[in-house]
Amino acid sequence: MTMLEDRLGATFIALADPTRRAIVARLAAGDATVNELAAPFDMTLPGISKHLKVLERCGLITRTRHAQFRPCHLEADVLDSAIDWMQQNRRIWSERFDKLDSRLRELQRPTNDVSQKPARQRKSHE
Amino acid sequence: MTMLEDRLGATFIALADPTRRAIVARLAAGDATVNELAAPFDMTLPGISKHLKVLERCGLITRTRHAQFRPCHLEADVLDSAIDWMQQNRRIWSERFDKLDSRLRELQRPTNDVSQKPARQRKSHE
DNA sequence: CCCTTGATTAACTTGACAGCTAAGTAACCG
DNA sequence: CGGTTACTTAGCTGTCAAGTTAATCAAGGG
Repeated sequence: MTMLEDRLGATFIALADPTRRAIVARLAAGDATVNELAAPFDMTLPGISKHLKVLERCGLITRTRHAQFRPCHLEADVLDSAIDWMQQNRRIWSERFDKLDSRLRELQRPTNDVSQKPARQRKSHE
Repeated sequence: MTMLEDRLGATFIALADPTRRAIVARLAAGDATVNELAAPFDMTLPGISKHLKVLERCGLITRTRHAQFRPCHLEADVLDSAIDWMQQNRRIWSERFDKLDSRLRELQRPTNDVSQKPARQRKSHE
């Protein structure tokens, strides 16, 4: 349940770990085998293997088979999805400045009628 | 140590949770009080309070005080940092296509010349 | 054929985190 | 004042993730 979260969540979870971010950065420069990816880290191979599994689970990487080697490949689409989510909120946030935040202004008035109304959205233009 | 990770990691951790992403999305549309943020969720107020603390820890939100209210404010800079990291790797990944991946091609040759580095695997048994 | 290399699976420990309830703090209201 | 509103802090629990070692699989090479 908790584990089967949406892909976006899984992507952020994957990127939350510094080791995995380093792996992603490495793979951005080109495909690599597990041993190559493990080289820079002071970590056992199974540890790296687990990290790769996390990256694979959210679709950030794919793995093919070549003899004993399992070269890893970065999939940019998933990265794009995460970027999209952030940029969209970033954009909304920017646009917000155009129409001054009335919700908070109301809070600042002495008349405090600001109870727990749903007020999902602030009614800006009036 | 593990807990005091870098800000980038903390940001991704913060965005990994769906509740916190929803809170961020809500705050992108305008500042809000804790009760307002809590309203859409089937969760107790302390739960929301914890989530806000996580968002605050990585700098994604700031909180001021106004009477009994603690309006939350989204800080876009931190969002930008995370976007930047992703886009940079995304860009490197794109550029990689210009110069065909030679590393993997080498793997695909019959000559097994792949391990340029001695694997630093821990051998438990000599 | 073994044996080495590359990588994974299994089992376990540790520590963080999400959620809860109950109690505490802080400001305002009557 | 006392009570209400808004929120936080303090425990507690269950779950999950990160790391380890030991054992295993799968493919080549002598």
